[in-house]
Amino acid sequence: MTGIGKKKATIYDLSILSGASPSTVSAVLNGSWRKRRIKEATAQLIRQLANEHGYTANLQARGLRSSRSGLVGLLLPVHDNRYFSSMAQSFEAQVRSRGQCPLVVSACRDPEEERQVVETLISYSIDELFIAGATDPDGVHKVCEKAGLKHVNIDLPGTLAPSIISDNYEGARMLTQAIIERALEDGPLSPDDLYLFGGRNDHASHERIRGFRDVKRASLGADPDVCIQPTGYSPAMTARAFEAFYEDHGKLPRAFFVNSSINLEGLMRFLALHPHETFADIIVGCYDYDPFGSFLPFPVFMIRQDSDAMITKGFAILDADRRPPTTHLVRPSLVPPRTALIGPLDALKDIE
Amino acid sequence: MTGIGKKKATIYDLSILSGASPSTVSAVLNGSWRKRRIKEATAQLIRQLANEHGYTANLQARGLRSSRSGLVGLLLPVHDNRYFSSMAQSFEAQVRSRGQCPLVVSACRDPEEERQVVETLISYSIDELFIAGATDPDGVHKVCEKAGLKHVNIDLPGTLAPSIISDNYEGARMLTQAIIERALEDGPLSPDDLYLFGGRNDHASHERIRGFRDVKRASLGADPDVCIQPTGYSPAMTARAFEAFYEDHGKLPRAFFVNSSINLEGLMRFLALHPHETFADIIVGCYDYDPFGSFLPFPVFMIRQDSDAMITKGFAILDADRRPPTTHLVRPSLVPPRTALIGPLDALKDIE
DNA sequence: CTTTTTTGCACAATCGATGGTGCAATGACT
DNA sequence: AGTCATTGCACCATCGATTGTGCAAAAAAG
Repeated sequence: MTGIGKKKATIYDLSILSGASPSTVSAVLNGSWRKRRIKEATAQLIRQLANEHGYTANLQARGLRSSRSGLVGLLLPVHDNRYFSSMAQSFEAQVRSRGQCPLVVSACRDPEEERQVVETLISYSIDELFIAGATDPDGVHKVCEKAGLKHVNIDLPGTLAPSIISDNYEGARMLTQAIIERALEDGPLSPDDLYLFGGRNDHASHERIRGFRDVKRASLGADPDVCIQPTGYSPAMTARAFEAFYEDHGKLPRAFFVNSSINLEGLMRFLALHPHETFADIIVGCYDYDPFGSFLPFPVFMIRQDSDAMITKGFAILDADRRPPTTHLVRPSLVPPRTALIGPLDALKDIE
Repeated sequence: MTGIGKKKATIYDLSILSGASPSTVSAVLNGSWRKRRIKEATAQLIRQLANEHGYTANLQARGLRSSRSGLVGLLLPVHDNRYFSSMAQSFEAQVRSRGQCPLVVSACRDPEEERQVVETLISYSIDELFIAGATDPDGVHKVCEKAGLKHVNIDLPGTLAPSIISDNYEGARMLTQAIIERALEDGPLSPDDLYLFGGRNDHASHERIRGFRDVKRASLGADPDVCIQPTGYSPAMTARAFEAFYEDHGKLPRAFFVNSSINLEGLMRFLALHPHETFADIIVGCYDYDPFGSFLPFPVFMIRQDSDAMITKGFAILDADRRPPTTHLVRPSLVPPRTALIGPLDALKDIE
């Protein structure tokens, strides 16, 4: 009703307008007024004035006073990836439904950047922090602990804080199994025909590689080290690994396990430079789900990690305030080729 | 060095430790100390103490006092999409490099939610806001204006604030042209063979449809209304539209323009339910780039929108403080099938 | 050795909301 | 009428940093 471009109304403004004291106004507007035995009529009046003037609390002031901000942070390695952006989407929804404000930031897999970003978040007095896919979870943990900030690790575990991670071993087993079965349909598969690309020196990669090797050894009888090609988490490095293999062998492996959708992007870069015959018969497994990746012109088995469940569990742990740094496994699911799963987008209303 | 779990140090703590007054400490630590003629030695001492005790400013307090927070907001429709997540990635990088803190939130294309989210951001005294793909940019504008918050529209224009958008008309022309040329390689193309799916009643859709129709009419001589199928921005609705077409015609159109990668997901859902022959010969154009979408088992032309340039321009406009709500067009680029572009991920260091 | 100028800093108000404490007015009860 | 409990609210300190102002002490000028 009022001002255009004017300063925002404060409890002091409403205090003058209503004739009540600022603390009364505050109590009415933050809900603690019953406890303070404010008359219903007074509350009514103040609420009405607040509405008329479009009052909204200054959350910085509230946060300063109460040393809680209503902000919940999610630290991501990167945004630009379906796994993490889907996690961000779930995170936002859950934080909102708890009446808090989500703050999603990425730290580019740089340990120093991670710590610094978290320092910044702490300066805003965030209430809780989800650390997803951190390169150095324990480093971040220390920063949080010093500030007394509750936090959990998601996706990559730390040793010092509770962690919720995908059951990478089981997921990798499922995926490897699926790849092998599918490859056997086309004829016998030698151990040299099945490779793994991507990942690096982190817990998730280790577990996935372990699952891959266990199943491979059990099914194919052998598991040569050369078939494991950890390339880091970069499309460029992954593409180089495919390129190198191709140089050596004149073709790609018949079947392979790709550690993440980021690595799968590396495969795309390789494909862009080579004719279709190069990969007409390959069979791919990717430890991540991407709706378009699932429809590539060769069979792609994918693993869908349940990031929504991870976030839910994360809140449960934070709420329970369990201290021991336990690790919780969340089962992922296998997605056969040519599958379009519904995602968080489907929750949006789009009438038309 | 100090406390584990202790409260964070404040300027008052450092004031006691150093023997200087809080205001001196503040001045030293926020850089305004030269102006205040603080002795170099005093500054040294305070900085050292600050380091030792891991002091970081309480940004809520600072924000409260100075009514600036150092936060810059980006309002997104959704995270879970390469176009927007890539924009988030660029945004983060640019905000960081300006020494501010990015705050990325999504509002699910819900006008009410958009306004509410922005209200919340305003309560945190954010300094600037980028409004990307808002359903109701002018509604958001009013909220911002009332609070005196500087803002720009990205991707979808408003009439009341400066807007930076993709040159949708030109992009659509390029894309349509490319589809037609490619289709003609397989034989003559009738106007009934070229459809457009997706989009709704927004500026971007209008412009894209206009570009599509103009090129189509010029190239194919006609442009029946039935070939335009606005399905909204939802995979499910889009899938239904493909399904409906298929029911009627027993096949998909030979060639079609898909309004966004979200709509392209709808195509994936259709594909999942039908055999390969159904779409063996289709030619697709998608107004968005997705690295996996580019390698689907049929030719997919894509448009890559330059979100990084849009953000850059956005900051330029905010910095220049130009008031007139002008609209700036940013040229997108055409991406031929089977192309793996490098993206923000490639900026990450990943040594190994 | 004064007077003026400069240097170096302390003081105190302020941003907006919160919550403990105290106190007047009202009603209940003896 | 006097005592006591209850109701309804105002007052004030506080969170941590910023900033305008004032004032000694040191340095420069006379």
